Amino acid sequence: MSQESPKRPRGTALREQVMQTALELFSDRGYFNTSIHDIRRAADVSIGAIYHHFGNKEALAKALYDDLLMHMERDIDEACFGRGNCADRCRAIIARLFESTAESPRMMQFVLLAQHREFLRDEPPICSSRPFQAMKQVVEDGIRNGDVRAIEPWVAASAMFGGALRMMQLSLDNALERPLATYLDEVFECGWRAIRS
Amino acid sequence: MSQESPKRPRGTALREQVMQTALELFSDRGYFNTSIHDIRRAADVSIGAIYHHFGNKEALAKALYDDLLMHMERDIDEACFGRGNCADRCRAIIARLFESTAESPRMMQFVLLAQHREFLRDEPPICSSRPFQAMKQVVEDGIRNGDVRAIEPWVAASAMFGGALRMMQLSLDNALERPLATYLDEVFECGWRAIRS
DNA sequence: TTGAAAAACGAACGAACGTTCGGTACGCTT
DNA sequence: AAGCGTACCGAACGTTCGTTCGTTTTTCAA
Repeated sequence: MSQESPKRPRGTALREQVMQTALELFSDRGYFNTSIHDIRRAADVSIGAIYHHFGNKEALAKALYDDLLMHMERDIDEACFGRGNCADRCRAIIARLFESTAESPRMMQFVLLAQHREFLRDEPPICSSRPFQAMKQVVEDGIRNGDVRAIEPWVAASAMFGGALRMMQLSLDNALERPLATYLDEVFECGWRAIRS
Repeated sequence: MSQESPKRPRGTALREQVMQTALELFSDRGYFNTSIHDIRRAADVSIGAIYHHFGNKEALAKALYDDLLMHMERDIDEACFGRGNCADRCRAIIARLFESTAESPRMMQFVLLAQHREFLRDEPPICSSRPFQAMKQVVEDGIRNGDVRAIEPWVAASAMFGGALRMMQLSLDNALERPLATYLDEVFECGWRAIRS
């Protein structure tokens, strides 16, 4: 009788259970307002299991961060796939980011709003992480083939996606009246007008 | 012999000394990585003096936050003063924000990047603070008199200032090669193209 | 000069935290 | 069945932190 995790999760299931719980608590109350004992209680696992899988609290946060960045990167790659046009790509990226913000607000909260450098001391700033580099790359390609005006790449990337990212923050802060997706057309239109040639 | 604070500051001087030290430590290492004892040591004051003036650690952070928001609001008001034109106002606001970022990076770091809701639990999100409301108001006025296209105000404000704010973050993260001010023209141009009618 | 309020001081405290470690339970190979 | 390594358990530990409070110093009006 090989029952599949009847009550307490074991192995990989436990690992994921802890990470999901940690994400909830970290994004709700913040890293420093969440103790390992809080996670232990909420995830219904033991202290020892957490330390067995992650080593320490910081490493747990790092595992979570890496996992979420990977998801985000995959989202962006998928959005670009099959679209050669710069404008189409940018629009698809924003659309995907808006979807993720609506579907997994905690994930976006953690990736965008959390001050990782406060607890992941020698992690590079988020602007140099793969997903953000990919967004900048799309705009640079647009400049190279003339779809986008010849301006400083950082400025172009900030102009194209800065408004969208700000709208995502507003949405996470519950400052918007309507669902984030309903603003997509206007947000993209603004960003594109800013940089198109 | 009424010597003016020869060694140890007293009264208002001490209060400001503590706040300045707290700003340095909070923006460098973060709120939770800075203990009251750290501030005591760095500011060369006593624990008792800090508690006498601020009550507790959270209240110290709140006093700092309020003070910095006030400065920022005054900066924005001054930038708008005497300029009736929406585009001129927006440009002046961005210019002033860029100056402040270069002159007082710690202040901007603390106001923009710090996750205040982690330690100032019932503080409203920064987007609803006075300075940000003022920026939105400028854009709304522009919509009303036709300088700006008729779009959702939040979208317009995000498009106009989102790129600039993102550039400020990049600058604080040392991701830019040149001084922030040198990007001003391009950044404003992008924002304005995004929303002008 | 005096007296009382305000400001400053800092040793001490208790709670909470991240982590350790000696142990048990389980699954797999021999 | 025996041996072994991995997974899991949780009481206990040492440290750090925010805060308290009895005391001393300074200020200033009377």
